[in-house]
Amino acid sequence: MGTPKPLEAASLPTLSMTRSPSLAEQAADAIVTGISSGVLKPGQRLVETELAGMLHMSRVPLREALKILEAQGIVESIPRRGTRIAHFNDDRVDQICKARIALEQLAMATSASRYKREPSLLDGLDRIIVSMERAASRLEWIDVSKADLSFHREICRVSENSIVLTLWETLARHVFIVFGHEIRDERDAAIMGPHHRKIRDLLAAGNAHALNDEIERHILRLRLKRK
Amino acid sequence: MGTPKPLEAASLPTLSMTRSPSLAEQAADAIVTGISSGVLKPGQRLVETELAGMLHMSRVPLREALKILEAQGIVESIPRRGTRIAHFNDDRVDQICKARIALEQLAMATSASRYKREPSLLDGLDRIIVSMERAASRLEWIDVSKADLSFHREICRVSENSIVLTLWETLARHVFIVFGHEIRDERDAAIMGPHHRKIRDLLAAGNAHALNDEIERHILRLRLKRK
DNA sequence: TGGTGTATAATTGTATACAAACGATCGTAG
DNA sequence: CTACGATCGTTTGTATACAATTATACACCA
Repeated sequence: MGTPKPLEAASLPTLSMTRSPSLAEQAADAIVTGISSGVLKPGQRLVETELAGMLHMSRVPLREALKILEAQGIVESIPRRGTRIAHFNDDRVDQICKARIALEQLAMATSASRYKREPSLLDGLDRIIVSMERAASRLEWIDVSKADLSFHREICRVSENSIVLTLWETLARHVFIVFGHEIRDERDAAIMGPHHRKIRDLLAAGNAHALNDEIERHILRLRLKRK
Repeated sequence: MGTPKPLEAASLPTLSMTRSPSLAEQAADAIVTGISSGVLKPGQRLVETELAGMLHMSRVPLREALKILEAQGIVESIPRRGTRIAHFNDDRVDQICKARIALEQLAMATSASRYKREPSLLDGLDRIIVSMERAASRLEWIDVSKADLSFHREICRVSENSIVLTLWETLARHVFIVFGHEIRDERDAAIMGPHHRKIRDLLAAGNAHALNDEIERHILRLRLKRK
């Protein structure tokens, strides 16, 4: 141990082995996607047996998924009285935006200095923007949303603050659901790329003040256009 | 329905029926307490069978607890390769503090206006401060920590931002663990009450700027005195 | 001697089965 | 007719059991 280590390390960017996520994680994602797409409705009661059947799994991994979502505030459960999907009214969207601003401003503040030191890290953002534009041009809004969240997740990752990343994962699920309830058209598709590119450029420049302003605008834009 | 409603409503402050938390929640709390007290060590591998035995329950609720803690970043798990307790080095404590400042400043900003409108809400904080001082006078640090976290949770609750409250619950577990690794003595006990009373007074006055400063100092104080 | 392949043990992932608690419905007494 | 109480069905909480994957140790071959 120690001799054959540098044989080919760092030959590829990351070479990440995405170990297939557990059934519980898959179920949690499926439920969130279901809420986002409107198949599952806010306030709806979730019966474990039914859901397990829908997702072709037994109750055990499904319950694990519900526990995850409960910890993240997506569903609310009262012991021995069942689980319901949380409500997503205008107030809550407001709250989500506020929390997002606070969290992302922190992530930006930390990551900006790192992006300035290591400009190669910007490649990660560029790749995501490209895939976002591709999805937007096809009006595939679910993929656009996922790319959007990936963009901000990448910034949290670069900030090297694991707590911020953890909190973001929770918040991202809420944002994804809000995205799903938005109405979007070709004009929205056209601005997705430029908007994120502007944030990318500000990160590259390291202009802290402008970043804070831009992020706030970027996030609050959502609050205006809801069903 | 409707006639016998006001028979004795509002006779007690809340009269909250704390439905016994599920075994999963109990297990999650127990694990966090174990990390905080040093029984479980950062980086340690958690074998499901062993832990379930220690906590006198089967693997199913224990696994639910691990999923919760994984979503909160307390433990890290690789599918089919087990679960480990996250590391809590100085860097991470730094990250926790930064996230705490961002989150609590948001909570304070929202709750301050409400405390000014409804001063009776301050009673909740006062009660917690009293119990905190009582625990501090006996040097029962675990109870002090719990009261401390309750104090800040109460502020998040009053801010009426459920997302902030959800994120706080996650962060609070990290903070609780950090508290556990602190060394505290009689001098610390003496300042617990006054420190929190100052925050309470600033909330009552609604001085936003002073609040932000005070919160930052209050939180960063921890970073100085660690093992 | 270093590396590769295989067998075994340990651990996690999932499913099934049972027990307990809750809500609702119906019946009965005042 | 109303209020209380019991019974039943549904749903959740938990335990046990089995399947699948992985790590480790050891033998074998270049």
